[in-house]
Order: sequence, then structure tokens, then C-alpha cells
Amino acid sequence: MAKSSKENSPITDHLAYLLAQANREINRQLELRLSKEGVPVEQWRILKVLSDGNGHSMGELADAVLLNHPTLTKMIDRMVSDTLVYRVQDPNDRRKVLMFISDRGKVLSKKLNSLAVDQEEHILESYGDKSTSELKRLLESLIDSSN
Amino acid sequence: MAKSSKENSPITDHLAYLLAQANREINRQLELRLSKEGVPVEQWRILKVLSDGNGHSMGELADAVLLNHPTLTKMIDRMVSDTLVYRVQDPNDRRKVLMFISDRGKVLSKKLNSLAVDQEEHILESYGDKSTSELKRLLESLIDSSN
DNA sequence: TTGAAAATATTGAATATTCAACAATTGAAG
DNA sequence: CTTCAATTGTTGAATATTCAATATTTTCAA
Repeated sequence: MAKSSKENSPITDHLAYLLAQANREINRQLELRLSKEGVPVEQWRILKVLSDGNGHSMGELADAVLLNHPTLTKMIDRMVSDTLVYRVQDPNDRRKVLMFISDRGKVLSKKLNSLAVDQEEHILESYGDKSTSELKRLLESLIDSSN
Repeated sequence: MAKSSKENSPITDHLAYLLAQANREINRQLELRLSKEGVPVEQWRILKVLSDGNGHSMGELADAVLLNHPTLTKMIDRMVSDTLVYRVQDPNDRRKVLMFISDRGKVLSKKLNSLAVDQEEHILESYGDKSTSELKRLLESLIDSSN
């Protein structure tokens, strides 16, 4: 009798593990670059999302930057102290808070973006154009299929 | 004059972001399943790695399960309390500690594996056989190219 | 053989995250 | 209208993680 094929498979066969491993590595590299500006990856994400100039509610922002609400609240507190972003109460729904990027935030955001783009280019070089775009495509479709 | 093509790209264009997003989602699903046994994803990884029956040093284990050393030490402390694993000093190099899985750990590991395999199968169904294996292949090669 | 440097694991303090409870506002049913 | 449930964001306590320092053992050059 043959066992179920996956029962004793090494952990490296699991998609969940490969994703965690790849994410950890790429994130570590990005972190290293952003540390030049002393900013964690999450703040890069926040500034990038807000840099469309529009107001974004906390809930919307939490989804976009992959943070839980309380974690986001506290990170935004720090960024407000650093005058990178500011809160405005939503006049249409006073439960909501709209977040905006400040001028200082925009300046920092540009620097961070160029560091992030550096990384993307570095990946393109070592990993290849074809693989990168194919991987992005597959990741997007995995995310889609998970909703 | 045209701007560098990536300068204002949405965050969803970045590989680092897509990886984080996909990882978050898949990890969340796995977490949900493993919560049936009240076990965090990291403990599943630890038990899975140790279930080859061999002794693994803390450093080796930390790499394999994607945890920093101090985090692993503290998680192992908890698992030792739960008698899922145990420490043995490496006789060949007394700086090292070898971790082993206990009988109780093996029993739990089997249950966890089947939950994890359930998830893999669920992904295969909704995402497809072809996409899944291609994604795994690309992730492995990304990890390789990052070392 | 000795002594300095490297490797390994742990600890404690500082920091960050999460969980559950809360406050405020809106929506919607009666 | 009024009231009750749902939505949104924040807070404080509990938990977890990280950073820097430490202790122990091994390695290796002199």
C-alpha cells in the first residue's frame, strides 16, 4: 500500500513554506536598502500608497499595506510625530480618519522609491526579466484565486 | 523627457509587495487550519523539520524554520514545556544543542501535516496544478538566485 | 600549549504586535 | 423618530520579537 504522496514530503515542497522563505529573503534585502533612510518596509508602503495625494481611511490603508489595524494605528502615530503624514477626520463619515502624506513625507517617499526600484533592478539582473514577470503574474493570480 | 518607468508605479508592481501579500494570505489560511490544534505555523515547521528523527542544532533549525535565533530559543522553551521536543547537548561540539522530536511531538506532527496537506490540496483545486508547480519552481529559483 | 578570535546558544531589556474591550458614529428596521 | 446592530478607529494589557550583551566551547595561529 502506497502512502499519500505528500505525507512525508520535506517542508520545502510546501507552497506556504516557499512563499515564506522567498518573502523573508526579498524583504530582508529591501529592509537593508531602506535602512539607509532609517525607515522600515511598512513605512515605505504607507508613504507609497499615500503618495497619490488622496486621503485614505485607516481601514483601507491597513489592507493596502498588509498591517492589522492596531499595528497600523501605532505606526501612524510615530509617522505623525515625524510629520511624515497627518490625520484628517472624514467629513462625510465621522467615524473615519483620512490619512494624507505631508510635504516632508513626499520628499522621503521619493528617496525610498528609488531605493526600492534599485532593488527591483537588482532582482531583474540576477533573476532575469522573463522569470520576474512570470513570477509576478503567477503571484497576482494566486492572490486573486484566494478571494 | 520620459521618467524612469518605475518611479510612480503602484506598489502592487513590486515583487517585494506581491510576495508579502501572497505570503500573508497563504499563511493566514494555514494558520486558520493549524489553529484546530492550537499550534502556530512556526511550530508546525519545527516539528516537520525534526520529524526526520535526527538531531538538529539550534542554528540549523533557525535557518530551516525561518526564525531568528532568540525567537527560536524562546519558542523551543515553550515546546519543551509542552514535551513536544527535547534538548540534548551535542557530544561532538559542546557549544551546540541538538533538538529532537518526542513521541508526543510525532503524534501532533502527523495531525498538523494532514492539515497542511489539506491546504495544499485546496490550493491545487482553486489555483490549478500547472500554476502551482510553475510557481513553486519560480520561487525556488528566486531563492537560489538570491544566494 | 597558550591565548585570542570565532562559533553557538541563551538572556534581559527595549520594542513591537496582537487580542479584547471600548468609544464614537452611522445605518436600518420597526 | 428611536433604538439596536454594524462599522470604524483607538487603547491598554498581554504576548512576542528583536537587539545587544553574555557565557561557553572550539579553532587556530604563534
